[in-house]
This record gives sequence, C-alpha cells and structure tokens, in this order.
Amino acid sequence: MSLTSDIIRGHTETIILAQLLHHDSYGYEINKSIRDRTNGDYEAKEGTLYTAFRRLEQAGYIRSYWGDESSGARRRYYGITDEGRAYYQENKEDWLKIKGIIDRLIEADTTEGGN
Amino acid sequence: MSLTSDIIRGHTETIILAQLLHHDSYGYEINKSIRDRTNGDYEAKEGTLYTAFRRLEQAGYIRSYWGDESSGARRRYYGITDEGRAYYQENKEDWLKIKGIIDRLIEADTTEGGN
DNA sequence: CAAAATACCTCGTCTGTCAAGGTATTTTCT
DNA sequence: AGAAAATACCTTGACAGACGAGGTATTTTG
Repeated sequence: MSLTSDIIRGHTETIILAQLLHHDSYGYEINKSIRDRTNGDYEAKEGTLYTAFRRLEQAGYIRSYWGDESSGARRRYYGITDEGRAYYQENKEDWLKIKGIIDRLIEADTTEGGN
Repeated sequence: MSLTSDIIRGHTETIILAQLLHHDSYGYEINKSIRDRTNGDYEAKEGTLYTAFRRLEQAGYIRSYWGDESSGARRRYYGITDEGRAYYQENKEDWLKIKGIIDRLIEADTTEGGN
C-alpha cells in the first residue's frame, strides 16, 4: 500500500470530474494531467480510471463520444454534465468537511482539556 | 454512501492509534471518543473498529489485555506499541502529503497558467 | 521492420467497510 | 421483581472500489 491506494479511494470520481470542469478530455490525457499536476506523486491506474469512467457515465455525470481524429489513435472524449458539476460540487464540500474531521482525529491528542 | 465510508477508508487505523497515543483505552470508549471529538459527525461502525483492532494487533502496532474490572462488563484494553507510534507517525505524514495532492487535484483548475 | 508510445478496454483478485447477527453483564425504569 | 436500555464484547458474509495483468489497434521513432 503506497501513498495512494486506500487513502485516495473514493476520490477518484471527484478528481476525474475536476479535470473535466473546463474542457472535455480523454482517458490518456486525463491521466497525464493528473500525473503532471501532482508532479508525479500520484497517478491513477488504468483499471481504476476506466471503471470510474463507466460508473460516472452510468450515473449521468459525464457523457462520452468518439473524437474524429483523422490521424493518431482513436480517442474517446468525456464531457461533464450539469449533474456532474453538481455532484463534483457536493464532493468537494464533503472533502472540505472530511479533511477537518480527519485532522481533528489524527492530530487529535486533546492537548490536555476535557474530563 | 454517507459523508463517511469510502472517503475515510484507510484512515481508521491511524484514527485508532491517535486515540491511544496518551493512554490505553477500550473499544467502546475509543468509539465514543471519536464520536465526541467530531461532535457526532463521524462514528466508526463496530465491525470496522474490531476488524481494525485485529489487524493492528497482528501487525504489532497495538497490544491488548483484559481489564480487571470488579464491576461492570469486562473490557479489553488496547495499548500502542513503539512500532505503532512509528506507524502512526508515518501515516500522519502521508496524510499531510495526500491532503495536498487531493486539494490540488480537486480544486484543480490550474487557474490559467501552464502549457 | 521492430520497438515504443499512444490509446483504448476487461476480468479477476484483494481488502476495508459495515449490516446483521450474536453473547453477557449492569443499570435504570416502572 | 421484571423489562428495557445501556455497556461491552465479537464474527460472518456481502459489497464496492482499486488495480495487476492481460488484451487490441494505430502511429511514431529508430
């Protein structure tokens, strides 16, 4: 269990949605984007990524379509839906809340006080 | 999937260890402590808690012993080991790092810039 | 022409979470 | 005294997300 894995579990969907906020993109590029933004600290595994795409699409949070590349390998592009934006927003708020909870519980030493 | 569940997944062990940093404690009390420290926002489920205890003990991060209560129900106390403290410390550092990564990826909109 | 890179995808395994079920004792309420 | 709630422990099985391993096809590079 590296840095990532269980700890990032559950954030994959939100991370993907975040990459789609400003422009449509495709799997390979999204993955690279994630790697770049974290300076290589985190990289989504392909299996994880594609299962997440399926989930998000089934839930109606993203739409997909084939790009019409005249050269290069075919690409499946993904675009975020309105529902996806709402879902992203919720998740982001949850994250801010949970961050606080974990901080409290982990740093948590009561530093004297109570009882 | 409530606020907690997948998102907190992976932090359970660290949260438990944190509760044991300053004094030994037992399952029920640890659970209450978690609930109290988060004002009820988070509560570990019993199943999750006890499986985590088993894992932590097998890994040598905590030790357990039966309390000699003369009244009240029997209690199994847990104490953190030196290895547990080290593990806690690592996890805490990982958390700080991951927090930054997720923040970057979720807030992530590059806010113009790159490329 | 072979190898590497781009680009897609699925399947099966693993692991942590948790609902549901269970035991035993003590306290509180009526 | 008896019932209900609280304290306190525990296990089992199902579920879901992550991911290693495997696979296809095209294009670029050497």
